[in-house]
Amino acid sequence: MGRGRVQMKRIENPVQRQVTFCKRRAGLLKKAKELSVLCDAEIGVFIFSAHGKLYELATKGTMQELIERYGKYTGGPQLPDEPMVEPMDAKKEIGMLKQEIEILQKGLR
Amino acid sequence: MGRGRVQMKRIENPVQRQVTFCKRRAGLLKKAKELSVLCDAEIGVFIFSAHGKLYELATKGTMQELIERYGKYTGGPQLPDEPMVEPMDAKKEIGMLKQEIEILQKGLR
DNA sequence: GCCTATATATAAGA
DNA sequence: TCTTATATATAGGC
Repeated sequence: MGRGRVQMKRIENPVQRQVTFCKRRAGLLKKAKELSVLCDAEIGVFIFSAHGKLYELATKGTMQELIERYGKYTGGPQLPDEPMVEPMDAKKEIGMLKQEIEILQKGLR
Repeated sequence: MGRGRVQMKRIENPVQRQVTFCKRRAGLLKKAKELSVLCDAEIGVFIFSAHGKLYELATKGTMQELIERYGKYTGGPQLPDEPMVEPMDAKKEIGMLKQEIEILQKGLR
């Protein structure tokens, strides 16, 4: 968008990169908020700039809460210092999942 | 954008809401990737649809790693340099395998 | 999902 | 930063 096209690769000019970073970061967060409101979704976004600064957005509650929900969804606590349970069962589950993947892949052929 | 303007509030029509959700979700993730590449940033995004389904993007490494970095940044040395152990990796792998299975299942339809 | 017509985002420039 | 010309995103309609 704008006066010229843009190559999808790291912008080398530091000044231009910083300007673009600010603009697009604002745009991204705005879009995230919009999606959240329009479609009743919960969204978490965090951005680490190249220099390590953090920018974040949680459309509902706090980022911590969203991260916890994320952890529950994917299958394990992340930030909490919760000790994990039963490594054995985990390995067993991995084996079964891999098997299922193989079956599915065969189905695709 | 588009043929008409849009009110910044929850879209009531379920069908339209679903369509918009798909379109804008894709747009948001694309923008996140672009920002990441252009400005050399690390970005994590996760979206829970109203129905609880998770969509995510981690522009570098895994979401887990980004979340860990997030935790270190915000919570300080919460779980200091706790070397991540077996069980966590297992959980991570399970999450990834499940994701792959979903993708394969979609391919079968 | 694939098409336009429009609304937005944003690259250059000052 | 603010402005302006263009590139993109996407609402509404098949």
